Amino acid sequence: MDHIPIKVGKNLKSIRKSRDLSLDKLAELTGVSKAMLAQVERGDSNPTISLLWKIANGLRISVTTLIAEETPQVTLVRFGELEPITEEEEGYKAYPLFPFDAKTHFEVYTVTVEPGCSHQSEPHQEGVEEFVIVTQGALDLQIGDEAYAVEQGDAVRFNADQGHIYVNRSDRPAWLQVIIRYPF
Amino acid sequence: MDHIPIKVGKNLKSIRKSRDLSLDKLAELTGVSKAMLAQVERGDSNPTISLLWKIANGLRISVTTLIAEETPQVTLVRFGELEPITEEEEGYKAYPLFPFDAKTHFEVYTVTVEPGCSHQSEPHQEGVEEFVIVTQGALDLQIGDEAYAVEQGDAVRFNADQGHIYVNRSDRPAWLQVIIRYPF
DNA sequence: AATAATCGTATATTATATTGTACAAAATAA
DNA sequence: TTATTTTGTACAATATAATATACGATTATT
Repeated sequence: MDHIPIKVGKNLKSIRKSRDLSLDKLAELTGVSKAMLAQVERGDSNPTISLLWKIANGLRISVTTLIAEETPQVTLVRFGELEPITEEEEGYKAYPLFPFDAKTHFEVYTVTVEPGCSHQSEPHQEGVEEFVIVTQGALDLQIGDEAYAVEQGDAVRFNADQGHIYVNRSDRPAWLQVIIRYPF
Repeated sequence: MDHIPIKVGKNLKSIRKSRDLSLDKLAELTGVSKAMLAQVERGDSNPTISLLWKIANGLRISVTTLIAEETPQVTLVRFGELEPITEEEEGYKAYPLFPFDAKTHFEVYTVTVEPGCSHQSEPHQEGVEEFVIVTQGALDLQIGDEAYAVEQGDAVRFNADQGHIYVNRSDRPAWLQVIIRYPF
């Protein structure tokens, strides 16, 4: 048996054990037969890509997690020590939590948008993506010609090579977590 | 036929064409039969993980590249539609906002930790980093032998190849944004 | 302690992945 | 133009993936 079905088996067993799931339970979650799951875990069978997909979906993980091979400081950021980036619009502030770095190729901000404030972002270079999570309040997000009402707890991912505008039409401040990912 | 073998077929054909390779040549490079390669490209067959591995190796690409899905221009995620991942600890829930993808190499969760709850995460593979932002409440984060008090608005970045424990000792729920970044 | 439920594994059966080969159409060489 | 080579597809044979079911061992319940 090739090495990769063995690796898949180890990864799967490890995940299953960490979640304290029986093969029966996993069969329920994934729609794959218990006997097949056992074979896969033991590296006795070479699963098809659809089967791995079913397993990954049932476990709410990605297929990549199942095929991943092994390859091991702590940074604590205090909000009170962050110096916000402000713009001409008084009601928009961006607190840089994690700066861009060559390894991750993304940066993370906490952003606040006061009631009535509207903030326009210029298009980034092609390939840049933004992930916006509204952790408090609500936001209207205009991306190109479309407008999206983003409620508390909701999240949006979009290509940031389009102009986009953050608008807070509510009467409470909006708090966002923003991840900006740059292409390699 | 499931959608993923169809996706694999499209990706493979696209790569092969971009390199101006015939099926015969690809069969030579990969050690997979020409007939099978044709079936895979047409989405007529559901390849095993070993077969994908052989194809990827022959082409000097990763398996992930073969299974990658295109991302839409804008993805809006509604919190109310998310199915949380729960574990044996009753008070810990992880809502998957953005799943892992071959391009970004990270996944994003909203996590809730109820008062008094303690959640242990097994060490990830080496090279995996976690970014944890506390957007509501407070958290004690134990990483290896160290403990960190993380207040609202604070954030932590750490290598997730160490065991780590989320503990909510306060009397309010803690809400976190968690980014898990996997090495390329 | 006895009984029931659960667990992972073994086995036989069915479904399908994978190969080798043949073929017709298209492309290339003479 | 004709002959040859290359290409992707069709098909049958072989190998193996995936399932349903049964089983013995272990755990949980009565």
